[in-house]
Amino acid sequence: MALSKEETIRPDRIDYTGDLNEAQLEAVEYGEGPLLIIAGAGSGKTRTLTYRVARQVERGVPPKALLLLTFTRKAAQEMLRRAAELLDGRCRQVAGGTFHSFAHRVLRRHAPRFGFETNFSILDRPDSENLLAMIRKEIGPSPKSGSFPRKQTLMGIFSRSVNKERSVEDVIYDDHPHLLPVLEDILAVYEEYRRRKTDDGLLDYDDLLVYLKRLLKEHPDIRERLAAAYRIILVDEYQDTNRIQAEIVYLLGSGHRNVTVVGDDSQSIYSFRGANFQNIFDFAESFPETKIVRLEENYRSIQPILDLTNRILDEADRKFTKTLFTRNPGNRLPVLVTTAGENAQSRFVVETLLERQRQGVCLRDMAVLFRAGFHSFDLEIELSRESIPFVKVGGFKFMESAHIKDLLAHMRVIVNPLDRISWYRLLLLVDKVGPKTAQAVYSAVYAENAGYTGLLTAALKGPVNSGIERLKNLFSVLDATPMGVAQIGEAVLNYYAPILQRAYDDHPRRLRDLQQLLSIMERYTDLESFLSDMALEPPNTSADDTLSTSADVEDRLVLSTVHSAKGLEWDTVFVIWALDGRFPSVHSMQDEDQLEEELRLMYVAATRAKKHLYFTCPMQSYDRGSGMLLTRPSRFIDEIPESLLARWQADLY
DNA sequence: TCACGGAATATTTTT
DNA sequence: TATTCCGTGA
Repeated sequence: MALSKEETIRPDRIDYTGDLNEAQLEAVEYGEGPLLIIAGAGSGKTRTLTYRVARQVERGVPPKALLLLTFTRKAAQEMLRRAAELLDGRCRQVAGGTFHSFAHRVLRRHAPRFGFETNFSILDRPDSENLLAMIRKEIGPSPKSGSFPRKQTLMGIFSRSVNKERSVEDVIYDDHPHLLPVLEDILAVYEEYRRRKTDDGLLDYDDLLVYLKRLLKEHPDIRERLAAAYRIILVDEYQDTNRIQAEIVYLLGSGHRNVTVVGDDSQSIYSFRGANFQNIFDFAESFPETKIVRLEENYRSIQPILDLTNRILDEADRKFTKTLFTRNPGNRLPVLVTTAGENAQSRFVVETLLERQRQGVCLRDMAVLFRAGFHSFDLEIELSRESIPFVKVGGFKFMESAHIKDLLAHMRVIVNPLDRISWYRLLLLVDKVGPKTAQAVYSAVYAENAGYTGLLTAALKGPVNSGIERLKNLFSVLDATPMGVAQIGEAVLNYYAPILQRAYDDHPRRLRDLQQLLSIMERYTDLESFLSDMALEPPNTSADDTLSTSADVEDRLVLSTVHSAKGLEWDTVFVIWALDGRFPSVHSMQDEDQLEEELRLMYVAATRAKKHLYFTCPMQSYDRGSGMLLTRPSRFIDEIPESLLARWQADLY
């Protein structure tokens, strides 16, 4: 029901009883006080939350007094868009966003209260990892200590330690016992990482949450001001929040107690990065007067699919308190298809989806889901061979591609000249400059204590380097002329273009990306807010992406990891590699809790399907990592009787 | 010190 | 697929 601006419904015209079922209506109409909505898959969760926002505004709550927090940007935008559609322009004033963007807004205003300048930079994940790599190289592991974790592993450990509020030692002890021999070195790297972030005015994603929590805890005046500004708080995907986020919600809401949280414990699939579905139950303890509403009617799938997914959950150790049902007609059983090998699996998927297409189903109404990104490689080849257009979601990140980060690094040092990560990045681009030289230049610039223009006056030893001269020239131009954001970007791009050309053979495509970035800059008057947005609310389209979507191929098959598929639905869903050892992955088999999460992941995958659901399982696959021969379908579905799950053998391929 | 090439290796993902 | 790591030669 998409409405244009002109015909937006006025609040008094919303047909609450007609649009909502009984449970949804109860959640929407519930008045003051804490509310917990347990919303099963496909039960109209977003709809309920949206109507609740509209209802509050209709009752006279000023839209600005509503704060809508979500885990992802996608969810926040979607919710606000739908609320605005339902109600009128007023809903656009509802404050909303991710926890991180909300934290950022608050922290910018109060930076001195936690010992930072207001010009702090935000590190995204690759930035943080680069900082760690630097430190590792500098103070690095003593040579005798053997294998030292890579930067991604390190970051994972530190991030989990923060998000789970556990010590680094504990995390290593539990999750990476093989790293205990180098524990001392890891702790030293962590120490230095933290020190350098404060020294250089850098906040990583986790810091945003940590400092916000601390601010709310230690500065009652700020807490009270925020609690007064936001009289009603709503949180989506609550099962994906971590402890810190839950505490933030509590600190903001414990005064007025008008807090609504929505979640589904059986769809909690992010514990590996600190999410804690226990938050859902703790919520009702933090707010003992909590009203609980369960949404159990499913509007997505046919009953045989729900019978199967309910059955999958039955195998969980932790019992869930709700059972989904539907009134959708249909009696087609889901199928488990075993194939000879990986390519037979790919061919089965291709054949079957072509047949579905002949039956009138669009490609975009079908999806192939898998446990890990690389599981679809063979299928991707097969799809290309058959000229079937597809899009793989997740994976690629525009903002994190090297050329974008290169350009932004030059702009970041203007705002925060201490930003060591960006300095190193831009210096390493210069010919003949390696880590040692970069370090020397940074120190020299730092010693000048004159902002980024320190580069112009710093005494650099060694022979005159023409690359460094060009860089100096860029900075002196930037310094001499006052410029808008886009102008600065243009000047930097002029400087950077030759470097780009030399470094990448696909530079034309990358140049187009950069030009698109320039056009985004046009919208900004303030360099600092541009850079923050790029870290926290980045556009995720590359130039090529927009080209191909606007062109002829709109109807494309979706390939996705199960994680990125959450919240989405398709007519026909293939879950490939439903093989014990792949899904659940061998990495999870040692640990009860991890195995349980894999099961929920399988549940999420299966509940994406509306009508047709296929699991495929190539028999006899060799797992290189563990040296195991995998020969049995996923334990989550292998025991399910044929009355719920049909079995086919695709040996004709 | 730096650049480059080839090999190895891989959960999952958002901010 | 894409990134990262390591070793070698300049």
